[in-house]
Amino acid sequence: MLSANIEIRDYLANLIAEYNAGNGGHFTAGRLPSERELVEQFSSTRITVRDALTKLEAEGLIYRSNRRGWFVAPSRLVYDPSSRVNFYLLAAQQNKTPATQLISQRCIKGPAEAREALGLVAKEKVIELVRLRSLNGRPVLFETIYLPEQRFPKLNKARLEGSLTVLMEEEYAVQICHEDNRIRVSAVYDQVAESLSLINGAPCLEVTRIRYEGDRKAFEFDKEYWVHSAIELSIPSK
Amino acid sequence: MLSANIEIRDYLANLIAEYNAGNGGHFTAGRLPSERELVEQFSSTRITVRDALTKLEAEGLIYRSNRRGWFVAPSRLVYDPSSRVNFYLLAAQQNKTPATQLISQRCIKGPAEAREALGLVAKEKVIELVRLRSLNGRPVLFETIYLPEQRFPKLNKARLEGSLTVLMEEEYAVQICHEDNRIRVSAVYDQVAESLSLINGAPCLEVTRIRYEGDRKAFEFDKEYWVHSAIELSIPSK
DNA sequence: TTGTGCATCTGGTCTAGACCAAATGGTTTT
DNA sequence: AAAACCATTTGGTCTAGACCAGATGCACAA
Repeated sequence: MLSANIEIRDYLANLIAEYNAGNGGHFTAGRLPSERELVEQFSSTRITVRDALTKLEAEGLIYRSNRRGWFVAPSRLVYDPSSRVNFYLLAAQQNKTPATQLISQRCIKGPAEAREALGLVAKEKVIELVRLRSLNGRPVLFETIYLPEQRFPKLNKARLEGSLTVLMEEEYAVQICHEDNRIRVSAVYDQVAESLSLINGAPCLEVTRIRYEGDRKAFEFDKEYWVHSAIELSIPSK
Repeated sequence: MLSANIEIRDYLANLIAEYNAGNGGHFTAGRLPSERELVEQFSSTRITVRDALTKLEAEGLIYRSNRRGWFVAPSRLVYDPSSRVNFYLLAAQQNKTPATQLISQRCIKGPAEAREALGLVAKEKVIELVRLRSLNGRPVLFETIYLPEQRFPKLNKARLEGSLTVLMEEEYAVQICHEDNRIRVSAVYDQVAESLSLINGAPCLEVTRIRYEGDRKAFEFDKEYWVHSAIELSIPSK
């Protein structure tokens, strides 16, 4: 005996599979019926319908855009965090249109986690860059980047929406020697959630990265929050 | 203005942080108050309380054991999927007690995904091993392993609960040449959910792995479902 | 043509319950 | 001592609504 929410999930999962396969013109522009329409269709309640939708969201088959509706998730971006292919190139290789928006830029003391990773002492400050990256107009990545101020004086503001890796190589002669990525499933809140059109507490993939220069000195600390349905990690063996 | 469920989340998140820091004896054996107790404490409803608990679960701060209650999540196992350290060693290094249970062993045709990865043709079969792995008595990993029958005749049943990597090396002279890991956030259902004491649709980390031998021939296809709060991936650069 | 205001639609949050099924632990029986 | 039974507790699922707030599109005014 299936519970009602699983029945609704399975029904929608089938429609989504057909839609993704190109068969069946369910959904206009990938938009699912509204919750209230589904309630009528299944003679159920919004609690139950939302249970089903939340499960599909957890699986990454659909995503929500805050107060706008539920949408079929496009194919995932396959991403190897240990490769240093930049975001634009990666997206282009997979036939997606990338965009980057610089949300804020500050010179601050910074959080303990970043200071520690970068080995800062006393009054040394960090440059904090907050960026939002999109694929085909859908925000998928909220990232905060911390750079030691002393290592990167006079950052070229005009280039902060492009590839930082390229900027660093060209203007600061950075040679990446090593990097460490930590990946966990987590949840987003407040500014991160709003920027990604997610609700408070929505699941996400959190990537914490430390990059080291030729002499093994940390020069970059990143915190990335990925919309989980937008990404799949590919990790080849060493 | 905070919504009620966020208020409850924040309250519990604080208690959990103190509990994890060793200060404050809230929670007996890591068990949170029952949902109905929280309803009384906050003059709220179970819907709202469960919203808060679900958010904490998404963050990996707590986990649920089906129909038993909510528990503070122990520290995560840090796991590098591209390293070949086996589960027992890994757990021991991090002061956790591992255990493995063989759930089933069959010789079958197998799913298309596995057959394709292993390059099987016609009537070639696979050996399917289903295992459940625990840390300190808590199930954290449900894995299904597919091996080409022809490559691994007469599997030593007695050793199927130990390290397969070691078994393969010692009894079949396997030399891993390369491996590919795919990682995504997904959800568990049915047997997987039950085995992990999770509910249908609970989020998880799904790892799909293909291992190749010296001559670049695939000899193993794995599907792993990790309780997401139990794990953190560590991925060093190449 | 451009901007403004408003009605409408959408999901977000919440109330106040109900009944079910699995897990648990204590009690009784064998 | 072991097994069977049972009452209790827990979360799992669901009903039938309510009101709120942001997003959207349309009509109207500047």
